[in-house]
Amino acid sequence: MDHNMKLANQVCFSAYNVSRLFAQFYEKELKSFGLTYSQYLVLLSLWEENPQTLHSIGHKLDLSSNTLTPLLKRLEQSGWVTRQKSDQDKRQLIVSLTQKGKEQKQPIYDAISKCVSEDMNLELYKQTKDIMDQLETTLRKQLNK
Amino acid sequence: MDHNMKLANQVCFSAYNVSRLFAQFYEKELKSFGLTYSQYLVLLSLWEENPQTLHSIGHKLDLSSNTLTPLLKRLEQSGWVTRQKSDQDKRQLIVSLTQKGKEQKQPIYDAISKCVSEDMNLELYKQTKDIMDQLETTLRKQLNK
DNA sequence: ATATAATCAATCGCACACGATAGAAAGGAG
DNA sequence: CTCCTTTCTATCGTGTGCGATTGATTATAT
Repeated sequence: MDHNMKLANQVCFSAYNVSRLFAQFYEKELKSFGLTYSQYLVLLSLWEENPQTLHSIGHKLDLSSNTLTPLLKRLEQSGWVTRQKSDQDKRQLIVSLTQKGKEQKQPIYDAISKCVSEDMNLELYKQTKDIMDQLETTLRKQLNK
Repeated sequence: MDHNMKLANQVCFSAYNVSRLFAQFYEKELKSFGLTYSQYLVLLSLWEENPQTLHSIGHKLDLSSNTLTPLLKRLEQSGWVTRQKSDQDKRQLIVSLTQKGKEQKQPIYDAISKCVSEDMNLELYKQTKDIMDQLETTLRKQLNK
């Protein structure tokens, strides 16, 4: 096998594994709040800016309505957000945090923070973030060709 | 927000993005063979060792029968592998490459290799692999506590 | 003003992931 | 031999991801 391809396969497989492991790690803590990792990502985004349109959230998370619509409906169903069409532009969906969505921010932060900081290798994480951001940029360029 | 937690969130999100981008990148090439990225992983494993039990494949890819059983059935349906119960141990499922599964190895390698090597940053990939392997080890330790 | 294009969310179909459970088969203890 | 445990695959239910399409709404060009 071509040497470069072998390396690419390995890196891709590593990313696949790390991503799944992270999700499992987070969901372990999120379970008690009845949240999945993806739902947590949406809340993270809303805790920074509330309200937001589906489009805006999707832009930040690189997800489209085919994924977000059912996800947001579940978040609405379980009382974290409300969904309503915009008056200015009836195409857009406005997603807002409910009282519960706002109140639970700190408890969730505490829960995640506790288990994350426990034995996190700070230097490793910093390096990982730098390198993965580079890789992400590279991949996006290649996909848009 | 706790500084460590913010970093952990970012790294986790990066991993999530890189993993999805890689899968999209690969599936772009695999589409013409009618394969998904996960199915390609199974074939990669079988091209190194054929035949294998479901258990063995699952051990290497960190997947269980809940994911692999339907996936392997699809691979069987599309003529890549055969599935048969072992005679020695009727609990085990033996997965073997078909003629097609063996023959298509090189064409698939060529297709992937071509698009991977095109503008791959070798040094970046090496660094990424090293750092992600470390992270994978760390995460597995934490999950098994 | 109207036809056309662009922009949204929603829907559909398919294929994972994965926690949980079920059920068959093999191994082991007494 | 017989119970009990372990080891397998299969199944079920839920929740993503994502390519593709639909339909409503808005913007644009003429």
